[in-house]
Amino acid sequence: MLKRHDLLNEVEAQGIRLTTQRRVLIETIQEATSHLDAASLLDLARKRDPNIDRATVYRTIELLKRLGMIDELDLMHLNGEKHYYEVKTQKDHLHLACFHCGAIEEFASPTFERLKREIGAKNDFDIQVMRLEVGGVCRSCAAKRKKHLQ
Amino acid sequence: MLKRHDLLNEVEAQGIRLTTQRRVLIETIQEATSHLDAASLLDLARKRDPNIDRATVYRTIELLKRLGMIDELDLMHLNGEKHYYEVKTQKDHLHLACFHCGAIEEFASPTFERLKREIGAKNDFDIQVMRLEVGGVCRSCAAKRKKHLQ
DNA sequence: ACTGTATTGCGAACCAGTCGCAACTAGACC
DNA sequence: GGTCTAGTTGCGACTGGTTCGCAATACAGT
Repeated sequence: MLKRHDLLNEVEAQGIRLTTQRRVLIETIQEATSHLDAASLLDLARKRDPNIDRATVYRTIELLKRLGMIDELDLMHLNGEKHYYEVKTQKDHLHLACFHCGAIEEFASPTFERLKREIGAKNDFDIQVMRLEVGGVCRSCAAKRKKHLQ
Repeated sequence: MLKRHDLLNEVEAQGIRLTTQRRVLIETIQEATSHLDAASLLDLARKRDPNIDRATVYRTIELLKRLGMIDELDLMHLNGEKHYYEVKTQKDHLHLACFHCGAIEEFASPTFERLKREIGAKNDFDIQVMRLEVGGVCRSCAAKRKKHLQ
């Protein structure tokens, strides 16, 4: 598992006002075991504090994104146009989305790191976010397909 | 400039019904000099044939995407949640989006190609689409910023 | 505890994209 | 060239995700 940032501490360290809602939302994102969209984040957060509003969810996401603490993903829009969020990890990684079963795999590699350095250097570009998403057919779906064709 | 596919020929070769609307839309995408979203594509296409409908634009985009002839981009959502489209090029390339001036740079590199092969091989994943977007501050905006701080 | 400012909840609004359905048309066959 | 029909289109209504304006509220500094 890739090491994640500790949101609550970092937000506090930035001198940002810590409201109950923000605390709850941040804890929810931090402890999530899968990629959350805004609606699921709202649902989960409401289990801890039922009075959280949709708008606050979006505003908090916006805040954390601006602070560079979470990343926004599309996951190839496998399920509509919504976005998914994850706590930024120490190392960048990419997402593989299977068009058949919807599984998401994560993948970090030195080549990806190297590409990042190269992009920054060659274009003289100050990289803040980097999002690599790959869509296709995963190992097990390819196997199933092959079987069916025989 | 990266070499683009010839959409009209390829669509025809696939035995897909070529309606006036599709022809116009395909020509418009093909000749576009910048990344088009659905609304701009509609506007441009209407200059050639005023009777094209929004729904047809979306349906044609869907078709070309399914055929793997165009790629869908977010361009870091610099201007809202809409999507942008571009004709697939021979070589994959990535997009650098500047959060300050909104400029989009394109970048192709052997390391990117290599990463693609590596992803396919290491995960045993059949790659159909690959989207790498980078957000940050471009060379000239960084220079301007530095100047202001002095 | 008091105060000022940032944040919240609410509901309405927004925007990109989708859908159902009747009318139309490309292109295959004669 | 005319006929036929499956595939495509235009229309308008709708959806789902996200944003906004504003009055009420709550954090953090004194």
